[in-house]
Amino acid sequence: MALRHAVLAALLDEELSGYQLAKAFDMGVANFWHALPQQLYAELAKLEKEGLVTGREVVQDTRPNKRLFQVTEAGLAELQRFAATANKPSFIRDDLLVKVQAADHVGAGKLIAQLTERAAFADAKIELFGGLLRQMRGDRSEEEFLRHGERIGPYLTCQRGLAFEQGNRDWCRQTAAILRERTAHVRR
Amino acid sequence: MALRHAVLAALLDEELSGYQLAKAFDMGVANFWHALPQQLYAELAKLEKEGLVTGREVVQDTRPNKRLFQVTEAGLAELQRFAATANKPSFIRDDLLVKVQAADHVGAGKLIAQLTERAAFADAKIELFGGLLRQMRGDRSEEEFLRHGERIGPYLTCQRGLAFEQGNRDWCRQTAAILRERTAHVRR
DNA sequence: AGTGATTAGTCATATATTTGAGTATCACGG
DNA sequence: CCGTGATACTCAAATATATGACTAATCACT
Repeated sequence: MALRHAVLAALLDEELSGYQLAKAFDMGVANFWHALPQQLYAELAKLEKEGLVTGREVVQDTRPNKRLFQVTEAGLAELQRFAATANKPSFIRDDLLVKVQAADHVGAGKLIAQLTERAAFADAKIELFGGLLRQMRGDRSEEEFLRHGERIGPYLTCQRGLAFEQGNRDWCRQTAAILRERTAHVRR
Repeated sequence: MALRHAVLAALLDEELSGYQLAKAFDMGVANFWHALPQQLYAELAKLEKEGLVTGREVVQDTRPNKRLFQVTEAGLAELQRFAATANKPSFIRDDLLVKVQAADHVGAGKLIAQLTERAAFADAKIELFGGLLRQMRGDRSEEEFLRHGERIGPYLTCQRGLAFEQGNRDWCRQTAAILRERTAHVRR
């Protein structure tokens, strides 16, 4: 039940609408938490009812109006309380890994294609995250920024996301290569 | 809805009881899928009803009796069908990353402690996975094994688990170090 | 002789998440 | 001037996952 805390954490640095939040959860924030738009709207409504965030209507001429949310003091307090609680072990859920677990029984062709596709996807994320990191640290070096920057939280989690995707890409490529080699060998 | 497929994949190489499966999901298999015992028992019951696995009672003198499950041909077919479907992007859910995202607002002490704890946990998993990999490849070299071994699926996913935990450990250590340095600096 | 851990599960309930279908406005390309 | 896609949401229902409480035997110890 940490979706609420993920939302609070995402709203710490900027005021966002549900829609923007959904976009963020589909990119950067999704590094560490995954959720669909519907969930986010529902969670924001609950958080507002509980006074952990406040929304304000922003009237737009050219676009539908939106509601921007920001974390209240109570919200920050809740996040601080959460930060002090024991954490559950992180977990991954990945279709592709399930398939590779069954690799010896399921035909390598489709698997190789999926591994290749995933590697390409990981590459795209690596570039995206690289860009985000550069943007966050500006003209400072990484070390400089991490030592003296004001908001390093998002930077640190983005670093983890980057490393994760690099690991993903490397493993996908290597695994695909191994499967290719084996099928080539078997065919003869 | 890939829990069923994770269960099938886990049962491919050995006949297991629900209890053993739960253990496996708490260790190796949990690399790529996470589930509680209750879920596994429920899923096994459903899979049996649908004819994707068959269970057989094993009477034990010294322990309570158990039911061992194995994948049927229909189960294997279902897994093969699944292996050919598009995969959803993998996702992580991690309390600790949420907390680090909020690092600039929540007090570093607790965070550093949790990062250190997580790094130690990752270390334990690294050792465990290293041992599992050695066991699986026996006296063969890794390259030899991956080229000519019979069942490499579990080996490949375990490799991914190992790399993930190494990344986890490194990031936790580095992040903890950065937070420590910053608090030391601020205190002055 | 009693306590706690391990094996081997079951049941009920609550919460979280996903699936699917809608609503409405505006911008842009052809 | 029509379709496509983006912005900005909402609602209902189905499914998956998590929480908590149980049973019951055996082992390893103190």
